[in-house]
Amino acid sequence: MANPQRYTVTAALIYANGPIHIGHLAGCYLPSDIYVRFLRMKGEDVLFVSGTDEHGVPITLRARKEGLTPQQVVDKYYTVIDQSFRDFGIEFDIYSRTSRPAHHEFSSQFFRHLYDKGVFTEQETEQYYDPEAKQFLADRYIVGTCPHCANTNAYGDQCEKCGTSLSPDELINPHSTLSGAKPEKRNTKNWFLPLDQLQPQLQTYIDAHPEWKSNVAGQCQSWLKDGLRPRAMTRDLDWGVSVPVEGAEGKVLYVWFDAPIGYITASKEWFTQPETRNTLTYGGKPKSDNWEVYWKDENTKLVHFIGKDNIVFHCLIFPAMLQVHGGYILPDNVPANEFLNLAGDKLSTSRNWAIWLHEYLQEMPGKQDELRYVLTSISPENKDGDFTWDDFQARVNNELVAVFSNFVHRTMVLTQKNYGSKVPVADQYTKEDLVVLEEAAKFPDRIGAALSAYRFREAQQELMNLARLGNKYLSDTQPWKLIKTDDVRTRTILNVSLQLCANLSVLCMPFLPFTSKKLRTMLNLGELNWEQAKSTTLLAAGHTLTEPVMLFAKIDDALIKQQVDKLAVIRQQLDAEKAAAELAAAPKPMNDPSKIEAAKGETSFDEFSKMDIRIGTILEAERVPKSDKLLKLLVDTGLDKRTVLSGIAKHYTPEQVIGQQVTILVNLAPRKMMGHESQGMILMAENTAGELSFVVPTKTNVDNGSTVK
RNA sequence: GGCGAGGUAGCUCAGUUGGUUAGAGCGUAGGAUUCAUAACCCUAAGGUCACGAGUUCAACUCUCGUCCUCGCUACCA
Repeated sequence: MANPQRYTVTAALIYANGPIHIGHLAGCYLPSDIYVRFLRMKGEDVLFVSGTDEHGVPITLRARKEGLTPQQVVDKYYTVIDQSFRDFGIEFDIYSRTSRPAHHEFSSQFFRHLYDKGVFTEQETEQYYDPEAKQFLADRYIVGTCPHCANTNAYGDQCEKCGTSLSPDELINPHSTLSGAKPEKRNTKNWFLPLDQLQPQLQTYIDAHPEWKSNVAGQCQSWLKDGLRPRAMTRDLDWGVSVPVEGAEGKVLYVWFDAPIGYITASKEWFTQPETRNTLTYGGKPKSDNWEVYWKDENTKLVHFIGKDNIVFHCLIFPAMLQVHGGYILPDNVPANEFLNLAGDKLSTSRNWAIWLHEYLQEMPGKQDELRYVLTSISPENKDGDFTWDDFQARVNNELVAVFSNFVHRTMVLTQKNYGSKVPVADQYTKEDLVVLEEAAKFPDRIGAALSAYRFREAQQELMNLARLGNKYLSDTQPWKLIKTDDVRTRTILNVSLQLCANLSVLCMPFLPFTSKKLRTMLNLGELNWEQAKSTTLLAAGHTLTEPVMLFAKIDDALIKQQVDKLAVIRQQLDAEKAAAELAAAPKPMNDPSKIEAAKGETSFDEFSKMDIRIGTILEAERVPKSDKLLKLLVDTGLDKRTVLSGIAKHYTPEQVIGQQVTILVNLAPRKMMGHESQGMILMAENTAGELSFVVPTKTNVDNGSTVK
């Protein structure tokens, strides 16, 4: 959007089932905060909202685990997360939460509006049900033994030990976490958003935004190309927003339906009870007095900051909801970041592989801007990034301390020593001075252009370049020498240097808000706006400066070693757990007579005779790449040698089956799997524990091609 | 398997519509300097632009194929 009248900026609603770590900060909250601070300093009308997403299954699971109610869980983490944001200077206008009554009311209304318009389709599906607890079970509520690694605590959607994604059907000995009962399938009705029907208008919307980041646009096009499918917007669960429809008792809104509406609710909330979170920022509160202009006026630019895992919800599903509701503007941009790794491995809340913000602050008190700086400089804008403590130390010491802090300090100290901390007069600019001042005046636009284009890393680099310009200027002009021979000239040089410090104090505000404040205090400067940073005379001659302090301190090796060691301990634990899991995969589950499959209905001899079953021998076998269940076999059937794919890779290695005699159905219609054609089917016996075994003749003279009748 | 995003200097990353010697910061080496926490300033070394073909007078850039990383999504008769 070319010239928006105002901005609505959202930062992803964070899920309230744990504290917040550096990945969250780097991926979403830091870039959005920088963006918003910049806009506010430009004098733009901005509303910046975020909050916690407090519904959904994982919250209820966490509550059970900790012996709390879901509400107690989200209360706990809301407070922790909120404090972390305040501590790191993430300045939302409002930081709300989806468990508030106002949100329940509004998201409920939103749903009802769509319902009344006849948007939803009703569908009955089979879902797992706990007959003892008398409620439907989300996949996560079903645990059992993982068929892959024998972990007895695998969830119905995923085994956390080996990482395989599962469906409840695959679990061995599945049972409900609520009662321990065996889940059964029951029919239930839910309301679906017909994304398939909405696809054309979504396609138009996405196509209208070629300027989106390639990872975002690509992901959207990928979904569209696949063809969107109707998606259930309600769930059988008791934690969430009740579905406001008759016959929907015991159902709540799908968490991804109500969460994005949370942005709107939060916005509304600001206008009914404005909250003053702005303890540091200058410039800034939303200017309009009605929440609706931030969501319904087409001159409002709506921007969602999120991580890449949320792309589909913010670029397709939420826009679809807004479109069908009518009256709302759509996101103008969704600058989703990739992920940040920690020392080469994916951050993980559940595995404790993370740097938690509250812990960081305890161990590195007062070093918020250091972390902000480092995370922005490795911001995963285009590809996954990596955080290491060595890199953290290097960037702080060699850039923040050596370049930024040092330039300010040497300028301040020279002024203090020689001119009693009063800004000296600039008598007459030389060509050299003018070149520097002219160059410096370009920075606000240069940095601003990068920020407007969501290139935060580049913007911050430019900020450092201004400090570099200052350092070079000092080295070139050498005022510490000149003071002995040319006082007038020296005064001018220090005046110019101090002006650069003043400009820095303004331009560093979005990135380093705490430092900006310190620097302004040192310079005895009030709150200035972005355009003023183009000035070369922010500090008047004679203006009194305060005592110089170092803006940043070097981080010594001992402090870094502590952190590195701490991670090493966690990594050791994780490795040990992984090894134990692999070991646990060895023991075989026992057969369970109570789980023998029920008898099938009667068939006829004719029906059976259609099956051409033969004895064959496996000649070659290999794993099918990227499939964990399939082996690709070459089988001699006596009639021919053919390729057969068989889902036995979890039970046999390729080496084990070469030369193995098998029973094979040879007249089965060929079928393509994972890109290979399978011409037949190997018959296997399966016990109640899900173990497979070949079915073979007991005599040795039954050769390939022998029939089975 | 399908789809999407990546793979550029030891590290973190730029590289616009194909056009001379592929850039920045950090790290490394050398020099200069001493106001500043040995910081700053100057200079240099360092890259078969993942790999292989092709189009072109010319390819990091376009096309096709292969390999690797990450993500989404499936199959598992």
